[in-house]
Amino acid sequence: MAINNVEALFAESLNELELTKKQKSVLRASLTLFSEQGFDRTSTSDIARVAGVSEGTVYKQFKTKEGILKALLGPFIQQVLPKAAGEFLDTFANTNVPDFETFLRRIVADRLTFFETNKLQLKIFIQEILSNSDMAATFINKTVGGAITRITAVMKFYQQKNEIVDWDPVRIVRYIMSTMLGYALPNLIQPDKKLNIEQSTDEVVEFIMRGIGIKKS
Amino acid sequence: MAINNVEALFAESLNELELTKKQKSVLRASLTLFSEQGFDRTSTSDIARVAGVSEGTVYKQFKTKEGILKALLGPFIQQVLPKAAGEFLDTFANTNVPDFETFLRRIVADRLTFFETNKLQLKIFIQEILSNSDMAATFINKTVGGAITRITAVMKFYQQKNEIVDWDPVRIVRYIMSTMLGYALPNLIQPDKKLNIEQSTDEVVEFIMRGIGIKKS
Amino acid sequence: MAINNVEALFAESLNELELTKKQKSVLRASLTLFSEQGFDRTSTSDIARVAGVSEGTVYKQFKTKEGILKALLGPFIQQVLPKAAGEFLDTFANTNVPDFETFLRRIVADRLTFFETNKLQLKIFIQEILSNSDMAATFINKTVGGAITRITAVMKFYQQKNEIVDWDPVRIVRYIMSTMLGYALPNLIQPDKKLNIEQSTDEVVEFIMRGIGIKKS
Amino acid sequence: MAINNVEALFAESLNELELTKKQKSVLRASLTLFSEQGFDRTSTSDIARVAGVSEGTVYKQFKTKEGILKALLGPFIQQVLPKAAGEFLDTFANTNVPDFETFLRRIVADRLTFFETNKLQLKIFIQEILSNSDMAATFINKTVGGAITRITAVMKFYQQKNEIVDWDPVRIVRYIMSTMLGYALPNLIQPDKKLNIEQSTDEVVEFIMRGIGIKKS
DNA sequence: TATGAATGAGCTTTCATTCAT
DNA sequence: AATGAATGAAAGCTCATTCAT
Repeated sequence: MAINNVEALFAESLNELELTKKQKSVLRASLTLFSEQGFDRTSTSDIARVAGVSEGTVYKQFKTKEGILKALLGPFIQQVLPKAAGEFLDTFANTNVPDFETFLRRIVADRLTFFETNKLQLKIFIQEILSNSDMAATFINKTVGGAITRITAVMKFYQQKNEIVDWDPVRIVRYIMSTMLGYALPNLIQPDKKLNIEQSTDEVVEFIMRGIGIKKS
Repeated sequence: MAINNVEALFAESLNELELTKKQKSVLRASLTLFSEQGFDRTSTSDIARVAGVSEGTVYKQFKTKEGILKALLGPFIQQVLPKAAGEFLDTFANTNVPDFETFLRRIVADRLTFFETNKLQLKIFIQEILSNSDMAATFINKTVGGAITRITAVMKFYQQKNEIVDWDPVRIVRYIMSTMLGYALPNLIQPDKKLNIEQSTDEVVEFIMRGIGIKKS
Repeated sequence: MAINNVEALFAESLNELELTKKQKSVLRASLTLFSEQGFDRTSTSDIARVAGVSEGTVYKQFKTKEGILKALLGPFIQQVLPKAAGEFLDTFANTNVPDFETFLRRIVADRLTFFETNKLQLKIFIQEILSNSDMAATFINKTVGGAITRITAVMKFYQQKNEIVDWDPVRIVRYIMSTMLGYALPNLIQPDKKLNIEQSTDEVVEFIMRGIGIKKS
Repeated sequence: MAINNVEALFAESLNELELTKKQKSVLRASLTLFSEQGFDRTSTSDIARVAGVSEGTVYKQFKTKEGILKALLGPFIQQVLPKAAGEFLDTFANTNVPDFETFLRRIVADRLTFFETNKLQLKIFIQEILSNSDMAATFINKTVGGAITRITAVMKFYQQKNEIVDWDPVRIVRYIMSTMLGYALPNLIQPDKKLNIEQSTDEVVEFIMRGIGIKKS
């Protein structure tokens, strides 16, 4: 069975590991293979072959196959939502408050870029969440929970300014996320296609603004 | 309506295989285990144990482990999109043409119900699509393609009636699907939660109608 | 008398596991190989080859390699001291009390027979005790402790009858055991040699009686 | 006396190898680990870690893992019996002939001291003898054989003086050794306990003298 | 001389699949 | 039809040993 808690993933980061060339090659090969075939269908001998190293080298740094997964997903998970929530909110707190559409455009562009950059890790992460209920639960508790409260504050801010509809902020966030997902998901399944971030951002923002925006007379 | 036939069709296709009690038990156990742990992390001895049969019995009807997967997903895939498009078009051909919101409400309720009814199969299906590029390709070619053309026709119909915005029908379908996905996905990850279909349908329709509807003066 | 039941009990406890022919063959092969080469130097493929079965069969009943060890040593350990202490004491409690030499002769003959019968298990057990401090501790706590108190009572009985010297019973038991060990150990190292139990018993008793007996005038 | 030279000789033979600090550290770590866990359960990386050196250094002096074992046991084996027999005989040749009890007391004290000093090596040696039939054979041929003939001469000397019973000298040696073993063995299994050599010697001699001595009227 | 990354053979273990009963 | 013992290929992993730095 794979990683049991997201907590472990947060602990490690790749930079601290001081990897050799060959060990980085192991990670690169694993990223490709895990995302293409899934964690369980990738054998460590597959990884060694693709990475051009011996099987022993695969286990030198990453004590177990799961250790490779942690090394790949750890840094990724740290970026999934915190950026979306924390950093943006900090940014807004210190700058002139723009209108909601500007806010939305920034956050959508940022997250779509993140998706595109971390397509492979995301695919592995989703696979893992779907077959490891502990991971899902921990992820939701530790990551989503905190983000929601902060995002909620932002939504309420714009709701009070009468820029967006007075729905439950969670509902609004759901629409933003799922609309972005509508552009991101197909690219996960067919990874050779590349996401046109600018156009996608424009389209997402246009649709979301119609869906939740309030026209000022 | 399609909704009521889903379960029936699934049962039928299993009956066509002339399954004994024990073999049905194998399928039931596999459905649960595959969706909870994933196909690869479920062993045939797990299945046998949960199903309360011997390992030999598992192989009597379903020659391989993959055979069980096919028996589970086959009937499911045939229901994913075709019915949604096909049957609705048949419905429209035989009834008075309703407005877009009515159409939307029907299709959303139908698909959300389908999601809820086939949650487990859907989860397995997604897992499979993410780690089996062949399956993804096959699914897209055989299922999505045909549905798109038929749905496109419907969208154009309402666009010509000036009820919805003049965007690429594919884009509109993407929003409808992804908005529904926003309600369905959390239930996949936390399968104990139950989807409130009525409320979800209302919310989806409300949001989509704001996003793509055109208000008549 | 206990002696005759040892082999029987061993067979019984194996039967309780409901072992098939091949699984018994695995145990037989493991007993030989472990005692000849040691547990660590015996590979499970060795066992499979010698037992004439597949490697899978080795693991069907005994989930791990250590499981085989437990199956071999479990019944053995239960016989090491308890019988020597418990049953003999019960016997004495219910029969006419013989003199110490008769008592000694019985116990020596019994234990030497036990050694000879369980030579291989004993060798494995000693190997294990020497490289597994947990096992040593457990063995001493669970087995030796209880036996000592009961044997002590017997010694004191004969000391009060002035048949043996008034040393600490533990010291006396130590001499009895180590003298027997002097006959048993060489046979462990060279297992092809067979212990002449009658002669050995006579010699042990003769020496011990000189060493701790009290001549009555 | 032989006793005091044991440690010195061991140190000498290591110095002959011109060992550096780190290499001595390797031997020290190996001695501890081999005796605690057994040779097979000790990995060379364990040794390197405990010794505080790199794995490469472990192999600089001792070409193989077995080479470390030889370096540890070689000097030990040369001391096991030869000195006991040889040096004592030399001693007897040059001094007034003492009585048997004096002889016995010296030899017992000497060997118990040797046991205590070389507890760890002895434990490793026994482990090795039990899982390596070649080693047992070699040891018996090269070491025990020679010693027996010399010791036999001594026993016969005292038998002719009518100090000890007229048993086969091998039998007498067996009792002496096994009685000492009765004190030494428990300390092997629980290495934290320390053998009280003086008291043990007194007890051993007292028991042996009763067992094989002849009271002069 | 010392290091530790790298190796690869071989180990323990799992599991889909078969087949005699 | 049903069983479950048996199989053996392949998986994850360990570790003694080598060698470039």
